[in-house]
Amino acid sequence: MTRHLNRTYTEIQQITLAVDCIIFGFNNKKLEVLLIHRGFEPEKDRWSLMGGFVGNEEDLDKAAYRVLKELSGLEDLYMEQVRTFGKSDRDPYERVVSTTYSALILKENYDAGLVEKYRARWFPVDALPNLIFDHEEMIASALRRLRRRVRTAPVGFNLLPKKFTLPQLQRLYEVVLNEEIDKRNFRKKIMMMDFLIKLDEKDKSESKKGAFLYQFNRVKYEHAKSFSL
Amino acid sequence: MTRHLNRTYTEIQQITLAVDCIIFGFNNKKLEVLLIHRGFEPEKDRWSLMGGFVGNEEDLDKAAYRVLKELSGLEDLYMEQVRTFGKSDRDPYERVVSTTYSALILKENYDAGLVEKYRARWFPVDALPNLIFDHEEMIASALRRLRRRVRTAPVGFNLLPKKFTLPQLQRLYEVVLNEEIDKRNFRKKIMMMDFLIKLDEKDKSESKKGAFLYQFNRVKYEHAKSFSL
DNA sequence: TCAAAAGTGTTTGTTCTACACCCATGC
DNA sequence: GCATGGGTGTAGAACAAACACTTTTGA
Repeated sequence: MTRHLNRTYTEIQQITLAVDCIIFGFNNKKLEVLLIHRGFEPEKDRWSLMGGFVGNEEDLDKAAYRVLKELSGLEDLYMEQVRTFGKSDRDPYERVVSTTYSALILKENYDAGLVEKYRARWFPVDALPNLIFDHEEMIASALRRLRRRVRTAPVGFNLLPKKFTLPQLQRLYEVVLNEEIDKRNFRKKIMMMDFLIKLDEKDKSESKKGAFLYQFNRVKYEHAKSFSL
Repeated sequence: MTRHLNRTYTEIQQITLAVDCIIFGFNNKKLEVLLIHRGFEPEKDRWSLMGGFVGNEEDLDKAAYRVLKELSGLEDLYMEQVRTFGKSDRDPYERVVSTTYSALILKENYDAGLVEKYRARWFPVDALPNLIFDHEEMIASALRRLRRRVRTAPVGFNLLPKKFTLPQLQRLYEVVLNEEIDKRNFRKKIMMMDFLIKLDEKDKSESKKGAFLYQFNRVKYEHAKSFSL
């Protein structure tokens, strides 16, 4: 137990390690978070993030993906670690340290039926229900990180459909950052970075005129020097 | 054990939770990291970060401070969590998940004797010895974070002596960022942010002419809008 | 008197912001 | 023909980068 560290613990460590997943969803209008309704004690009937324990032989990252899938059916997405919450009294029932993982997804890409089946529901980030433990703090922390990330990495491009329009992309940024963006300035920056490919097709679902579709080009992105929005 | 989560574990969780501390030291010339020499098996005679297990009733943050003090004598400094390393095979001897914490300190503020007593030694960040487990990755990750932090928060000001000179401050930034900075531009930015107080004293230890001493003013900093270097 | 570090401003280029009108189409 | 969202350029302000000489003083 204490073999490789310079100190002998007389007590046996009794800390449970968990993961919690903060899934942000974009729906063209607002930013939402996926929560599950607790159908079990304790804290029955309250809302919480999707969380669970880490398996003995399981990588921490893997645990996050497994737990997310078990509780919401979601898979094939990319989560990043946010931070670890370790106050000894954060869970009043037992000692649990929890590492949080977060992702941003397009709601329409994922089957709403699955979400229902799993007692999960989307809540706008600015109208969360009362959550158990320190889950509100976890969400706040993940949201700060997401807002930093979208400005410095092409987070948004990965998550949109393969083909997307610039107005769509802009709405994504406006929703995540919760601020309006001037469309000329936005397009200028995007075009300057030069890793979108303009297609010859238009998407007419949002307007009569139709908006040109674009594709993200990863190779061009890798070669580009910097990303900043 | 599994009371509050939506799943029953048949296995009992056997994961040990640890903390590792990455202490960066600034010595006017280069950036160094504090490591300890392992006088015990396994991995005897190799170098590692200062790490230890988390106590059952101990906040994760508190554990980091305790472990650091026990292994290096260092205290009264401010550490921030970096990230948690959780691959199941990161430690070949047992399953340990480790959360890293990091700080930047002025070497001269801390008693070198203590460091000797604790078998600790400073290594330049660009000339590390071979380290156990994933400790090199931990250091790399903490260093990336530090470089981001010094540009967006007054990390450096807190750590210098109460009174310091602008050339000292600039050297700190040059060493941390590992790049040269134009002194006129640097001073302009610092002065623009307007939260240093110029004193009437000079420090003559570095030059014949002497450099004016300054103090960081936290109140002015809080009131200021932004920090960017 | 000279070597060594401290201190000081200006110019130029780049990036950010604000802002208003025409276009294409389906109804 | 008009309402709806898509598309485009420019001027001014703020910020970043490059650059060279004078000052002080201990040895």
